[in-house]
Amino acid sequence: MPNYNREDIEELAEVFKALSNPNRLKIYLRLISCCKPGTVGFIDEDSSAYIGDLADEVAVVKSTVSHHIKELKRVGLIKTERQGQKIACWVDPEMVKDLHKFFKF
Amino acid sequence: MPNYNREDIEELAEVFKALSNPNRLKIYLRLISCCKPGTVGFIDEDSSAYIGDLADEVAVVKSTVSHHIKELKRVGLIKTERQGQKIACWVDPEMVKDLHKFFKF
DNA sequence: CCGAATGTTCGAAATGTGCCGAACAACAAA
DNA sequence: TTTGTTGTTCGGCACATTTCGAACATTCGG
Repeated sequence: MPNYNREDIEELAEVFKALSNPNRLKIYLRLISCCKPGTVGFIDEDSSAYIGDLADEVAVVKSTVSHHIKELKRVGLIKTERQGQKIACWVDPEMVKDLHKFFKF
Repeated sequence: MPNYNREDIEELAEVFKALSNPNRLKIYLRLISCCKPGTVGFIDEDSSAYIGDLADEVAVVKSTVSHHIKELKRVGLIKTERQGQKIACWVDPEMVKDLHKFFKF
């Protein structure tokens, strides 16, 4: 038996649940592809990661994207920051590091 | 944008969904903890991984465990093999390797 | 063949999820 | 302040998930 307690397991399960919806997974992949590890910015300024852009690319309405972003944020996979009218999103490298370790066989 | 097509994304999402249920995650962790990579057996013979044992440990009835095992198997996370009356389960190291790579930041 | 042990399938109930559109809120520019 | 842009919240519908218990299937031992 591994050294995970009930809370650890439930928390982990929530992270996987966040990635278990194809549209949320697309959002995650989109953010991973444009954001540098350890930074709050983007690799290049043209590569934006705002809610509206994500809605266009994932092809769901913005209210749904808003929900998805909220969920990804809740479980710790992404961070957000208001930049004027828009809200920027990026992946939290710490969580990704944890997941990487989790699947170390 | 990363080089994942729609099918890749949906398949990946299904793997995460399989791990998104706390009881299925417990089963996965239980199997990871007792099975050697690349093998079809167990680290030690006492460390069994049969449906009935899993039901006891995870504290759900065997019919539910049976469903969970079926799902984990469907998405490629585990393999099973009948051994007499019992059915042995183990984690497929290939899938774990893929997931490990997926979270390489 | 029979009985015991083990796992699967089925039906059903409760709960959760994903999505949309409409209304609302925050911000910027004029 | 007014207008346009962007994102959030709410209500609601359709559908999926989780779990259980009962009935069925498979296998081994005698």
